[in-house]
Formats: sequence, C-alpha cells, structure tokens
Amino acid sequence: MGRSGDLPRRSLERFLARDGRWPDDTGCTVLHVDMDAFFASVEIRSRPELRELPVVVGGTGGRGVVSSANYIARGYGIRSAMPTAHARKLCPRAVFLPPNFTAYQEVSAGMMRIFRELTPLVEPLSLDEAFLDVGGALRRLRRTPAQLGAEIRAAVLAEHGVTCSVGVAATKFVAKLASGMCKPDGMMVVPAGEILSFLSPLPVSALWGVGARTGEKLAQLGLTKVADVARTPLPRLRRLLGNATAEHLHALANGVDGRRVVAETAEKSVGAEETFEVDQTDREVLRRELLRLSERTAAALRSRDLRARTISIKVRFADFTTITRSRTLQVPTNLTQEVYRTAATLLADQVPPGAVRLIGVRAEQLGEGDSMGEQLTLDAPERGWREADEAADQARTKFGTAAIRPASLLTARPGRAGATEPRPDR
DNA sequence: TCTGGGGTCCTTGTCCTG
DNA sequence: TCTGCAGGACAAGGACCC
Repeated sequence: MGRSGDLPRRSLERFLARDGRWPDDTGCTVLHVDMDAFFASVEIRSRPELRELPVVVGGTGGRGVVSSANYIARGYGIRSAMPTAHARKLCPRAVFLPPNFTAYQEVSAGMMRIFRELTPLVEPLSLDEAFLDVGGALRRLRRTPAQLGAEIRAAVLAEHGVTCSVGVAATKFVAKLASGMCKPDGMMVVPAGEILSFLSPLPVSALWGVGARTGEKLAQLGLTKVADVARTPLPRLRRLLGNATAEHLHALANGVDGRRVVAETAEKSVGAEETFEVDQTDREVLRRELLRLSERTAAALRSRDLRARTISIKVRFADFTTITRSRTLQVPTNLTQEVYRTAATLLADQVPPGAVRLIGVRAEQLGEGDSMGEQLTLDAPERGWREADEAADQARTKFGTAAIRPASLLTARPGRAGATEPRPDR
C-alpha cells in the first residue's frame, strides 16, 4: 500500500534475493515487513474463487476511495486512494468489496506474533507493516538477518495464506524502500556499504517526507534525484524547505537515519471523521454528526484509559477548503458529553455557514487518566455522565458498537461516503 | 479522476508573561 | 510606567504517511 511502485527497479535488481541467495547482509539488522495488497489478499484468502479476478477493497459509496487492490486490478491502472468511481471506469469487471477491518486486524495480530517470536523489538507502522530490529536476536537464533527475513516470509504464508515482502538493511529508511521495491512476494537486501549507490539513482519522491508539494519545490532547484539532494549544501535546502525538513531530507539522502526501532510509541491524538454522501448545510445535521463522532472519539479514549486536554474539529467545505478549530480545556476529559459540548461550541462560534462535505472530531494532548490532573471533586452531573459512558462502553463490549447510542442519533442518518466505516462487531 | 479516514510532524502567527 | 524583547503556550494550517 506504499508508494514505491513507481521507483526504478532495473538498476537495483542486484539487491534482490533469488533462489535462496542474496547480497552480503552483515550489519543489516533492520527488517521492514510489508504485506502485499493486504486487504485484497485477506479477502481473496477467504474467497479463493476471486484469485484470478481483479479485486478492489474500499468505499463503495459515491465518494469512496480505493484502500487496496490486488495486482491484477493494478494492471488496469487502479491504485490506492483513487476514487472508487474512477476505478470502476478503469475496470468495470473488477470485484469491489467493502473493507472488513475485523478480519484484517486478526491477520495483522497473527503476523505480529510471528515477528515477536523472533525479536521483542517490533514496531508496527500500520495493520500491514512493521519494522523489526533483529540485531539482538542473531546470535541467539544463529541466523543472519536475511535468513530471518526468508523465514518470516515463509511463516506468514504458511500460517495466514498471504504473501509479504521484506527489506533488509542497516537503517529503517533503506529497509522500507527495499521492501517496496521487491514487491510483490520478494526480499531485497541492501548491504551496509552500498547504501549510497542504492539511494543515488532514486527520484526525490523516494525520500520519506517528499510528497507532491516538496517534490515541486525541489524540482524548482533542479533537484530530481536523491543524489542531487545529497550534494546540495544544507543552507540552500534550509532556505527552500525550512530547517527541520531540510535537515531530515539531507540526512536521508546521504544514507544517515538514526531512528531506532521502537517497540512501543505513545499515541498523540485520537479522532474520527466522516464524509457525507451529499454536502450538508443543515446545522442540526452537523451537530448530530458531531455527537456521533464525539461518542466514537471519547469511547476510543476511554478504551485506552486516556484523557485529552485539547479538542479540535475539522470541517471541509464543498470546495474542499478545510479549516480546523480547537480549544484547550481546563481539565482533561474522555467524557462523550464534554467532547461533544466543546466540539459543538467550536462549530457554532467559529465555523462560517456553507455546504459541508466532511466533519471530524479529534482529541489531542493525550495523557493517561491518572496523570492528567483528574478533577478531585467530581460534581454530580460529571459523575452522572461518566456512569452513563461506562455503562454504554460495557454494552458495546457485550452487544457490539451499534448497541448503544444517544437518543438524538436514533433518527435517520444522512448518507455518507463510508470508505472505511468499521463494521459493527456482530 | 476528483479526491476516505486515521494519524504525525512542522511551520507560522498570536498572545501572554517576565 | 512604558517599551522592547525573548520564550512558552496555544492555535491553525499544510504536508505527508499508510
């Protein structure tokens, strides 16, 4: 699901593992494992009759986009993040499926278990990919890094029936690039001494952090290859991109990436957002949607025992202009009513009228419940809301996410794009 | 083609305080 | 008391990632 598909491969074929042989992997202690067309592969696994067909997973509504497409569908030009309507035009005979996150989470958890049997240093990036630091495990397991990569690929296929690709390198950045360039179902090993010759011919878009805008800026200076960025004086890059981005890209381009594999990272924010099937101008509809999103956000906070100091809302208008508005609270919260009250106030006070395409709620500045300055004296209304939230959480755990909702949400909902709406548990 | 949803990080501007 | 300055907190937006 990455963006490595358009990188040049021919000059890099010498790094590919073939017939059980690969380049020197001494010092390459970072593995990046990336599932191939993950969502589509899981769907095909449970419906083998789809194996020879183009399969697309994503939002099936009018405004949905493609989350995953198998390689047959990609042959028709279908790509991740492409509007589903466009994908249908490219390949009308493709099988279009809504995502089933419960199934993907199960497979993902199984994969991570395989990784953790080899090393405790596993850093998941998303459901379908992870970094592994196998430096400490080599002597214990009496394997080389690439041998471990090969074993992981075999185990994932045997136990879960899906293929993955593995990049083996001395740094996270290079390992991730390598896994993207050997897809599907491959392994690439970049020797520690050949990082620069591996990176140099790649386009600047290969650098982590270079998207369309930054790519344009670099092109204005005539910088199109990683090697161009590597030899550009840092002060010149700083003027173009700002300090942090310039230093980051210059280091990566020169093969320097000091980031370690970190097994656990604290979440910085939690949120939920929805795109309407039809743009909405009715403030009552927007408020109801805010309540629904506040409920999801607060429940997510409570399930992780987190509280948020800052609540923000995001509104995208019909012309795609997007605004965010936020408010920092006196006391951190994870109560649905408090999140909603703040969000609704922001909507009323700070969002101009207009047709709204998307609305979202996000909780930021998170901390654990006990460490966030819990109110010492809970007044009666606060205690009442907390008891109500806890009861609702228990009901959802027992009967599914649709079991409990505020009375004001029992009316008909406006249509939504529903690209990645998680299914109810039952 | 016409752009989802869940995130992170960075930059810039404003306000407040010492 | 006023002014200028620096630093921190906060807010908003942009870019990027999967």
